[in-house]
Amino acid sequence: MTLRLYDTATRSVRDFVPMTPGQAGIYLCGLTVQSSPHIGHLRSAVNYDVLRRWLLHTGFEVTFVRNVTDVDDKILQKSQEQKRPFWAIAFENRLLLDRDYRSLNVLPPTYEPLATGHITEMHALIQSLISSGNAYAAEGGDVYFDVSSFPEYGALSGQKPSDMRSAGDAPDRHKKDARDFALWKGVKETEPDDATWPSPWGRGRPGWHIECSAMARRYLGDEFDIHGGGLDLTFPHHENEIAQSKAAGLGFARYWVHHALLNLGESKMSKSLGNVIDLDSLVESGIRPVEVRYYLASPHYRSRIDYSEEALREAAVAYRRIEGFVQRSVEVVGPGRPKTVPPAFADAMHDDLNTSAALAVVHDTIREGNTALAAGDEAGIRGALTAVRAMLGVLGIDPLDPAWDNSGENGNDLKPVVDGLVALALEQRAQARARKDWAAADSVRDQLKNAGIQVEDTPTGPRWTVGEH
RNA sequence: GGUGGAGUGGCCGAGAGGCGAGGCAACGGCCUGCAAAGCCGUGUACACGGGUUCAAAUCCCGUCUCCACCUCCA
Repeated sequence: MTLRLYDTATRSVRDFVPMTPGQAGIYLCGLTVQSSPHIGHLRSAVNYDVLRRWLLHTGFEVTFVRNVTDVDDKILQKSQEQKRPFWAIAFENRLLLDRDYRSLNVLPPTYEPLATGHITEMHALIQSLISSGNAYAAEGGDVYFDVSSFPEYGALSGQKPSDMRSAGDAPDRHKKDARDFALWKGVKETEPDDATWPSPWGRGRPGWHIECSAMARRYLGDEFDIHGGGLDLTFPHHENEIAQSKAAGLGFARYWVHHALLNLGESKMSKSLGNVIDLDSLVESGIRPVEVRYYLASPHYRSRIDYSEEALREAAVAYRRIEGFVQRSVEVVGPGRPKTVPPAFADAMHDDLNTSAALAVVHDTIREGNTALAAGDEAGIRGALTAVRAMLGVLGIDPLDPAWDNSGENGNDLKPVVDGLVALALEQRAQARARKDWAAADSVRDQLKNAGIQVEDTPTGPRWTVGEH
């Protein structure tokens, strides 16, 4: 069985057949770093990270390119408001984005190209589009793509140019047609000079769409396997990318993967609407990043998530069940070496990355593992544990992954101290229990609980954990 | 107006013609000094109205509600 992916361009689930066997090239539209990321953006990262990990797990070599748009209208606007260079704002937000990616155990991309670093490549592409008659330089230093020159325009999104609403805000431009889009934007008097680059058409800066065509080509070649991005980018961004690249004679993307958005309240989480929740605020409310990742990865990537705190808390509880099994098993048989994933899990993942069904397999396996645990069946425990860890690894939520290890964050590691203190308390409780002084025993347990330590009795003696409840 | 998509039990969330995914919550049981954790059991859910079929949450027709895109947006 092979991976099947829903391809927006054909509106169907298709077998994933890579251009080169065993290799996959993926281009993902990353962020415009105009402000810090919210969990909707992070969902995107997590979804494609799961795709990537699944490809890796099934033996692919993956080249994963995720761009950063580091110059655009909004960044320039902030630059003026804050009286700081645009790149200061872009870089600051890139660092925040990077930190959140790391917190959520999103693998770093193979390459992370910046728009401002690829002006030359964009110029080459624009030049060739002008030569082929698909683009034209207009008054004011702008260069536009001539939509009428590309008959397939609208194919990806199912739009007909004739049925589209006319673009509202472009009377100031010198386009031939309202649907034409900018490849290059000539500098305006109101814009800072340090956000412009020289070009054959005068100083200016790139239009939004051209960067992705230029950078995908640079790092993945004229044709590549998968292009991903949010549903909201289908039109016009991806449509325009296709027009530019194909008109220039490039094969471009063979599969178009779009993930659904995360809504808060009645509409999608969005910087412009201001209905935004970020990772920091969730962590402050007591949800760990790994639990956020579980929450973001459990629904299918093409299903909308209606954010709710209740659902998030539920996800956290569900994850703790998983984590509890892993911890208890490791205490008995050690961490093991995760290798293969159960067939049912593979089937689910191959079926357009059905993470929900895949997670059902995780939970089923955990139930078997817990039964083995209760029976002291070490072979059974080991089998379940390695299978569970292999599956969690694909989803990027293995509790034993060092990525989740944040013990070093607070400087001193107090673990040995806590170990000693808890051992002392548990010894007192054990003595109380031995003389059947249940009140005293329970008092010790209650006090530990108030201090954030949960005590559980097991056939092999008490075990304790910190911080969970 | 155009284009795509969604409405599933108390909640989250898969599935897409026929054996009730999975999780959370609830209830009962086992285990436990009591808990916790775990295990076993308990649910007759698929927006509404028609239709097709031996059989429909799943197909068809109609209706309602919601979301996204057509403007910067993951």
